[in-house]
Amino acid sequence: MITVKFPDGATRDYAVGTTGTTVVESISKSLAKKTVAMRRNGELSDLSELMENGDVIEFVLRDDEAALELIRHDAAHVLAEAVQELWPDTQVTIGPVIENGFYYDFSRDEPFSMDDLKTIEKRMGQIIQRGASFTKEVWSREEAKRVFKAKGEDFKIELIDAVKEGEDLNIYKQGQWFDVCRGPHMRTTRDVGQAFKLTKVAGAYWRGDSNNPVLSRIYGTAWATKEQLAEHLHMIEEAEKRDHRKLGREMDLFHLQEEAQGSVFWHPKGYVIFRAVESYIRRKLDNAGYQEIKTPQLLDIKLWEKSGHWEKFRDGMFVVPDEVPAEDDNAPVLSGNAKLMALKPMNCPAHVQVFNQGIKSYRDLPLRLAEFGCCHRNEAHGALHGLMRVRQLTMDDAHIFCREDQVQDETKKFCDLLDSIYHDFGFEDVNILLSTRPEVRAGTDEIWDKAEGDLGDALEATGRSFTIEEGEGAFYGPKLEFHLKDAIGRSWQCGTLQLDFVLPERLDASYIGEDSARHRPVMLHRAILGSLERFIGILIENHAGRMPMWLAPVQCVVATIVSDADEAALKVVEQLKAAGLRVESDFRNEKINYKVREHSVAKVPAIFVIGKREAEEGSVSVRRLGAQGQTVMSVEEAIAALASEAVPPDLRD
RNA sequence: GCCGCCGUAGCUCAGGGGUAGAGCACUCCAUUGGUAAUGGAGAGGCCGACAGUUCGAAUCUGUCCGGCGGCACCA
Repeated sequence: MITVKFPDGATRDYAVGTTGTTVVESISKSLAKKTVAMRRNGELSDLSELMENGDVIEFVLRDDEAALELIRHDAAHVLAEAVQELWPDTQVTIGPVIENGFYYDFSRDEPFSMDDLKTIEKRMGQIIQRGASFTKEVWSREEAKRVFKAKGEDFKIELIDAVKEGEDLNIYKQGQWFDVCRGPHMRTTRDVGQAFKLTKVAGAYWRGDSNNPVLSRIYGTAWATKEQLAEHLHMIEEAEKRDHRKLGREMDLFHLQEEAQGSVFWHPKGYVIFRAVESYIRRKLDNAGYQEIKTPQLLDIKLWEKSGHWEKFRDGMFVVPDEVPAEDDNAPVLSGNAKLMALKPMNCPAHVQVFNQGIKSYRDLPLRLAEFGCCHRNEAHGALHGLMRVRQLTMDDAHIFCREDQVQDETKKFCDLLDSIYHDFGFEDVNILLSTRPEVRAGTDEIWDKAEGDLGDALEATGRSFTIEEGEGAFYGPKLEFHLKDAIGRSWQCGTLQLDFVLPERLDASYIGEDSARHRPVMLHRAILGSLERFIGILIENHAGRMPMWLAPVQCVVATIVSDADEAALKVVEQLKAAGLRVESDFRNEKINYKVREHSVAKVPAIFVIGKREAEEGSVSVRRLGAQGQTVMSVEEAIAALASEAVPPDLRD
């Protein structure tokens, strides 16, 4: 006899050899019907597992949140079976669950087409209908390798070799088809249900390494119900509507073109946003004790060699020979002997140069040097993406030179500043990651121990929670990453704080301490918005183009109904301008419906409509973006309301 | 950089071996209309670039360039 416990504390006795299935069936038929897996001593597990004495079990129903992962995992298996049924010469590799779905990587000569996806979906539907049971077997490594070798599954052999010693090698069968898998799975393929869809095909490297062969990856999404699937697909559509590249074109904010691949042409309206963001950050930094500087674009590569960037990031730097190219067609355009300069990919070495001028005292620390540094990075072609990934970017960058015992205080000050800034932009949900030493790095292990410890301690002292990301730090030091959630739940990494003991050493930065000896300062690299280009992209998507008043490129349009109102309207325009608002007028000979639609589509937050009536009584009819109707009020009242709304958040009372 | 898909008017897209179409936008004319599209006319394209096949290529093939979706990268 064995005893099984339930979460509510109840216990039941069963014969040895009892499985989860037997247990749930002994409780209630209807419960058994809905149960697809179990949580056994806290861990998700197959319902068919044998129970052991003292096990605490909790049943996982198909509608439970926890079942989603299983649905997606099983869907990945069904996908693989479907593909191998349709194209038996295809090799299978891995098929994990990801956010909102799953994928499976296949090795195949012919890549999959979008039409193939339809065919595969259909076959998946049939496999699910068949409802084969998932059954687990434990094989020896030799046996598994022999079987997969015979099937020509070379990638699986590598995976089998990667399973840790001492760990069971599980084979999950679903009918005739089987795969090496850690599990767990639901009862049968039928439990996957029909709320799934294959979404895209893409290339992906085997084991994520670009030296390895490229596999064909099929992405899919799967949900418990058709409603959830529909909701998810709707969400994707919403995200597409917010695409900043599309909105940027429609709203005439910026453009990109071949001749300056990856660099932004800001149009007047877009640059209004850029300047509003930059001025705001400048005020915040001024108030937080930073001093703004401006450093050169082109610096001799000798400096980059010294700093270590040359060695690590040479392939991402734009290098410029300091030489006039020859015009003679027969001569080489460049001699190859010129001194080499590089466009700065980041500001830190230049900031150290500023720090190094003159002699710094401990009394000068912490010294906070800020720069809206324009940096160039030769990003891979495939990486470029609208404003999100560009080759010329402007960072709200700053470097804090301080003593080691000031790190904690500076970290706290930084976190507070960051919170207030994100709050002002309307981002309240911030997730913090601490990234530790990467494989390729500068500095000794001792220095890294210290840096990681200091940064972790400092963050802990602020009382914020964070998660650790092993191996994701910068080459010169550990870093904090600040990820913020946007209006539709997507996460963006923006802020960063990096602790650096290495660069001050390499570039020989020092200050005179109280003991009148020379000391190395610690350097904190930090940014809050990251690249302004990217941050503006995020703002556009977060607001779906409907920028808050203080950031809206055009804050108000004054539109007339009849030309008799032009004179009064012109006065209102002048008054709005005098109040510091960005205003446009629309006195065209068009119907008011037409004008309202046009400016609404252009996402102008306020339209002041003036007809005969308003002109006579000195009022305006105010129509706000997104509102159904409009409000008539006095010109003064309307302007005051708009002006107060247009005050940047840091300047409000 | 790698894999796949795509490239026709400013934008969104249709078409397709015999030299090009729609809607919106644009220009002009009429309309002075009360809150998300007034009517009419006009103009606008080396069908991404180069090469090949062909009597003939925007259409088929190849190469390149660019865009998109992923992957890799992200100081």
